[in-house]
Amino acid sequence: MPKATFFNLKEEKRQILIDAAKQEFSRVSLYEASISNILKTAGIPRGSFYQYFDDKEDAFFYLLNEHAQERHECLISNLKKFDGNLFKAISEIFKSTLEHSEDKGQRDFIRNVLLNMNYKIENTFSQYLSEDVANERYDDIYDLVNAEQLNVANRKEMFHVMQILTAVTFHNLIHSVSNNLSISDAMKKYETELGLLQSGLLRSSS
Amino acid sequence: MPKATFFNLKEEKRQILIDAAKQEFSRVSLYEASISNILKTAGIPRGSFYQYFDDKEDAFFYLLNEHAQERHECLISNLKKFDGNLFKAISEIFKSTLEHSEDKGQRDFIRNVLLNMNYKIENTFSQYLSEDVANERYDDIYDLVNAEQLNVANRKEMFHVMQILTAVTFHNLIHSVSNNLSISDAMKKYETELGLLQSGLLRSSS
DNA sequence: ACTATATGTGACACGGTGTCATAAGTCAAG
DNA sequence: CTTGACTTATGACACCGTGTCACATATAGT
Repeated sequence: MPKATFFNLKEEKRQILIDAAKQEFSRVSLYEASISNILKTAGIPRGSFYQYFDDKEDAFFYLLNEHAQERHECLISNLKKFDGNLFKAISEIFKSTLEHSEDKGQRDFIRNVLLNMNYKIENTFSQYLSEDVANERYDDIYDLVNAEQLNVANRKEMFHVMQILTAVTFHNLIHSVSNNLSISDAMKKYETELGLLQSGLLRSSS
Repeated sequence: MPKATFFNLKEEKRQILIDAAKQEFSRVSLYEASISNILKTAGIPRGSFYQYFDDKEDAFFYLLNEHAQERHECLISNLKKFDGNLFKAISEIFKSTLEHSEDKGQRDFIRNVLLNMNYKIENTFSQYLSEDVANERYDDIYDLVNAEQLNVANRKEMFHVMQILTAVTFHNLIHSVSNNLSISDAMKKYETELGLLQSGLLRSSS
């Protein structure tokens, strides 16, 4: 988490910093990014950066978290829109992420995040899927999902469904970006796999 | 790929280098690893390292590839052992990976690989799952899998099944390691999810 | 012994990180 | 107003890792 000093900053200056950081993390991955570049772009002295953040990870995860929150709200609203149909809601998120990653500005940041996704980054995105039953954000989702249509008996099994969907969705996002698939090719692949997930990988014994 | 010079090295010296590199990559992730430490451990001068490798990534992916090959052979032999039952074969791989990551020596290397898994690392593991139909290694697997029991009509659909299984398997491996699950808890979670995958996430309309 | 080619070596320039002593600003109490 | 306590700003600096390069050494073929 950024330090208090960062949040005490004047709106304008904070935005300059955020923009500079985002620009650097759009250029290269977290690991290749250099604080020096952020300083140069933002026009602040070295020491100041360390007043606001612990290190570049701190700045990166601050930005990422903002994104993740947007995604989470998007999922909630999609669930409402599609009457709790989890597959439709998640497929819509998938699509909008790909479209987002066509926007100039957002594009390269999201690309870099996806191409360097690891468990820590993924957790930032999907913290609300915690197994921890006390987790509020998970409750939000659980309550909205129409569990009737799912092959689950209780909240615990629902957790596994979310895990599977998360895994397959991220896997497809990353695959799409790393192979430069067109949005329509990416959607075709993803929806094929969602279809398989729904009906099951085993042939129904006939 | 390591340079020719590396492969021309005397067996003994090459092994020293490999051990030193593995030690460093067991200590920390690829990005935190330092060539300097490898040099110190192996007792070779700086210039030599660059005779053998382009950079630390080169060394890392050389080691990783060795592992991936073992895994691949393991999958092949499991498929034979279980008469083409893909789920049993893959579940066995999952288990043996977790057990491997209990071995002193192997353990920390695998842990670091899993915790810092990204698409490039994952591709090293699963290159044999290429969509490219000309890919020999994929053929090996396709031929061995008993496709009768799967909900697929052709090789292309089989590709999607493999993609899903890869995504869920890696996701579980990473989850297990990052949450320090015991092997039996990890297996329980993984097998629950495999079960869901097999029967499908949608409730069968009754 | 001579030459060509491959390999070994470590000093060096470069660039990035995080820190620290010091300067500058803010604000409330006297 | 000014004094003092606290917060924020600054940039020089020590430290460390990287990749290179000119030079040294080994190896093998003629």
